[in-house]
Amino acid sequence: MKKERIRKAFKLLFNKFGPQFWWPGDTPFEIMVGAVLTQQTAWRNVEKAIKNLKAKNKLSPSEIYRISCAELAEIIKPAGFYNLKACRLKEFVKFFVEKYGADERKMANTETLKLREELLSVRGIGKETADSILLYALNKPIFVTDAYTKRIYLRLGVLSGRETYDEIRKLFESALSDEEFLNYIRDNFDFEGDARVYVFKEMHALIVREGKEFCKKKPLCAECPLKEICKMKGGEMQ
DNA sequence: GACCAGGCACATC
DNA sequence: GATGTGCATGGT
Repeated sequence: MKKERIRKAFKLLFNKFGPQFWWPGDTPFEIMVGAVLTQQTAWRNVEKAIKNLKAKNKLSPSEIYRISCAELAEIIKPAGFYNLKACRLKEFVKFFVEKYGADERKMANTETLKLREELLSVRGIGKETADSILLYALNKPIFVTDAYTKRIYLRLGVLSGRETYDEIRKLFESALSDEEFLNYIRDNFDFEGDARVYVFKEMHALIVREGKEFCKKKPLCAECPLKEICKMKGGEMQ
């Protein structure tokens, strides 16, 4: 029942907003950098930081590995928390360079949950950042959960508020891995590769999009594409 | 000027 | 386990 609502939400959101083509970024490495920089930060500020990195030819594993936290902090200043994030970024790049030779293909060949544990052991890489890297930079079938996911699905009666991050992640992964649903996706959507990866990417992006523009007010506004789900048993509008 | 944004680590109870 | 706090810029 919960899972059916999650699948229904995907269809409603996709119909409303269309494909989001996430993650913005030219290369897997840029996506990884963006994942760290966007922690608790609006994307437009991250864009400025990435633009600065590009302008100074510092957007590469070898450059970030080499320069100091202080120098890096100056460049990424617009992203906020810059002293913290400069060190976090260097910690991640150190891991990426020393463990995988800065080769994302080698990284992607590692078993997904093993790689997830490795990422989580890096200081400054938490669950959402690790999962963003896995899904969007490495095309691994991991669903990214965030504050919007909790906020929205709490109101829709899908979540109780007591679930842990990983419980929510697994619930969405399971709901969106339904074979009948994936066949529907394969038949009606234009994409390449693993259908789960495609759906996980779009679903998270749609949740963020929807969270930004709708359902911030109480009660749910009339244009909310999810109000139909809300009326199902358990939602706040029932 | 307050409030928030695509978190995370750490302290404290 | 739950809850509180620091980290900081830039847009509404």
